[in-house]
Amino acid sequence: MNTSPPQTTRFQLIRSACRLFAAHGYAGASISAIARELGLSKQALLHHFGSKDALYALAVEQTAAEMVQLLFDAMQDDRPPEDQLEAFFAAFMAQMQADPAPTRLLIRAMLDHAALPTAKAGPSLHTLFEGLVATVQATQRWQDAGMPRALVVVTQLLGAASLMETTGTSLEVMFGRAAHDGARDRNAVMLAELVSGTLRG
Amino acid sequence: MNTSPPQTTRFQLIRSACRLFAAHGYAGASISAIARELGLSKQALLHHFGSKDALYALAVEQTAAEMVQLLFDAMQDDRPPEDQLEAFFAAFMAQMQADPAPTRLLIRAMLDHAALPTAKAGPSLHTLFEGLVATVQATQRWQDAGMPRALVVVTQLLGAASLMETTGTSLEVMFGRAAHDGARDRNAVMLAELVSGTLRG
DNA sequence: GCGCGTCCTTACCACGCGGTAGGTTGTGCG
DNA sequence: CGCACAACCTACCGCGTGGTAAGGACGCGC
Repeated sequence: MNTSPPQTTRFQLIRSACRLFAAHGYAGASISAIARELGLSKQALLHHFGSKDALYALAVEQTAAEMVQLLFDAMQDDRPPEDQLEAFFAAFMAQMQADPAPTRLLIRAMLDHAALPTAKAGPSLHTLFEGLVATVQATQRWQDAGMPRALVVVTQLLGAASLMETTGTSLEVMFGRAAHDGARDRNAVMLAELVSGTLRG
Repeated sequence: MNTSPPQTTRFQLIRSACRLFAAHGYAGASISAIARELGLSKQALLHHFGSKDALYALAVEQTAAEMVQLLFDAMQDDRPPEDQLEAFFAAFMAQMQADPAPTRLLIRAMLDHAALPTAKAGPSLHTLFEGLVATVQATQRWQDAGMPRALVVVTQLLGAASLMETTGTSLEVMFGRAAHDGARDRNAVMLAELVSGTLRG
């Protein structure tokens, strides 16, 4: 695996696709707009990826894979699962505050997935949820709770972590920039308390 | 206010618009598809609402107003604010499990709002957040916490409540129908515990 | 030099989009 | 009756979409 990201055109196109799909959704982002961000024509994009759907699937899958990497980084030591989950959510919050686009893209992908009869979920998203649920089930408090309850814990914590960043500027418009920035600052530490509280009782 | 919903064409069009905008997003739902659901032509829809944007704004605003109604119903008695918030979140969960479309529409609206420079947030959404934040600030535990912290509490609780229903069938595909249904069943009671825990300490 | 594949271009196509114009019902009302 | 108006229709327009076809510039191995 190359640690330094390659600055190839293909790589940059995927990055632009992630940004625009996250901002406007699948239907709202056109491939010509994505290519135009790099000064290319849409046919250059089609040359690399073949179709819009293929590019979208690649963007979502790669974004989900980055999240999985966050989880694996947090799990690599032999600390107790509570600590691992706290580390993951801390990293998740930090990455989301630095760039909310990946989270927004995944939320949008799951929203769109609700309407599509053709169910083709990305494997990395599956890995992410599987890993989180398994780690929650390794916790002292939730080890006897069963898989559905662990899944609820995962979705509630992820939802609590992500909503403020997914809502974007809406809250800023409602409450003003000062209050919004203050809330964003406190979001991480308050979520850490919430994670600790639900995992350790 | 008419308690029995009028079955006028205009009313049914807004209902279809809410469903399709929630399922496919603003860009992904066409006005012809919305009108086709009732066997009408898109020009009939344009006759009623003038433009796609106007219909969308109406759909979002009406959906947000329904959420505000849920909040007001929960606040009408003179119970302590903790009980009012617990009642609201219980009603919110029940309404979301009965029909996840309204929540998905509002999440999508806020997501799209993040990309639009033209900031035109619906007044009802503003009322909803304002009311929730004020009620949280009326709580014993959070009355001295300041507005940003109360806003964090509101967004975290809303996010925890909504993610499982916004993700839709994605989780069902990953974990199977049985586990997903089990998780949905336990979602409400576990969220009630989470709400109580964060409000009362 | 030369073939060959990669990358990217311009030109084009069919289609669906949001929106406009004008016409046709039907219904209520003075 | 005759008028007005709401509701809905067909026909059309300009535009942007995703996708195809063909060709040009570049580099690289033989």
